[in-house]
Amino acid sequence: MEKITPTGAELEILNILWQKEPLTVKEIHERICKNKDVGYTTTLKIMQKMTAKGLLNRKLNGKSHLYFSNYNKEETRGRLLERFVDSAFAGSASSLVMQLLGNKKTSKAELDEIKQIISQMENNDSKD
Amino acid sequence: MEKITPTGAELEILNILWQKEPLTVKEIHERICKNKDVGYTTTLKIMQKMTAKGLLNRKLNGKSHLYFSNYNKEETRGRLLERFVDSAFAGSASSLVMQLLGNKKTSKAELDEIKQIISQMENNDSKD
DNA sequence: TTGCTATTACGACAAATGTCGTATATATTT
DNA sequence: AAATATATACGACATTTGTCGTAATAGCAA
Repeated sequence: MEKITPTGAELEILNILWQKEPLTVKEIHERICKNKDVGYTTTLKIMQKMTAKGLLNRKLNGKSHLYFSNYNKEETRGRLLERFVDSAFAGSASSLVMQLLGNKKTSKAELDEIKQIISQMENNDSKD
Repeated sequence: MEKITPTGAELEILNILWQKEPLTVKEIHERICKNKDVGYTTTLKIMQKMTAKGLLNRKLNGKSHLYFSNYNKEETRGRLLERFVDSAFAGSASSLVMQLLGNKKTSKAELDEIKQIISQMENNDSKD
């Protein structure tokens, strides 16, 4: 089967597309430029490679292309998370959550939201 | 400041050391070999590079070296997690937890443990 | 028609990563 | 002493990643 493990730069593009699709290279590049200084052809090239790998699809639209992500957010994030838990947390998802809850960098708002998610799961227990 | 963002192969070694320190290259290599087929000099080389980068320390012990991790588990994992949340989850820690709880690959035991951690936090609320 | 602009295509390159072979040094055994 | 075993040191190499320059193409403007 496949890898579907996008790199950092690829993820940056995917996160933009998952928010609003489809977009042109130009539109994505403009978004990326707000955060860092990088050339247009760099963004273009990465997107071309992503298309070649099957991470993106594209459709001709006038003189430019419209790009779509080929895998959905949940599926992709799920794979990445699995891999990350294995490599950084020796496979322990609970360690990861503990780290997250104890992490100074995680905002109080995020913490509250996380707690709320868990509370909701507590009630609605349909897992076996 | 520094990076302290170990790669996959480096993390594999760190996870072993965080469990029991110090260890020789040989001991670490034996542990790694249980999972994958890799040459001794590969492990050695990675550990040498890690020492050069400051990820590990070492001490001569007879004819071999004893290696120690230079950064503790929590600090290192915290940094990695932060970076991962940003790149893979667009900065949303709560999205990550949701993904984790909904992930088929997360075992029931892990889920229960996570819920328990959260419950304990609920009571013992000393944050702000 | 000629030239400017917007886009894509393509090749090149440096740095990082993981891989290993071979050389070297030191100690142990015969 | 010579051979063997155990470690480290070091250089080389393929692959991946991110970066960009330059060329080609096509449409619009002068």
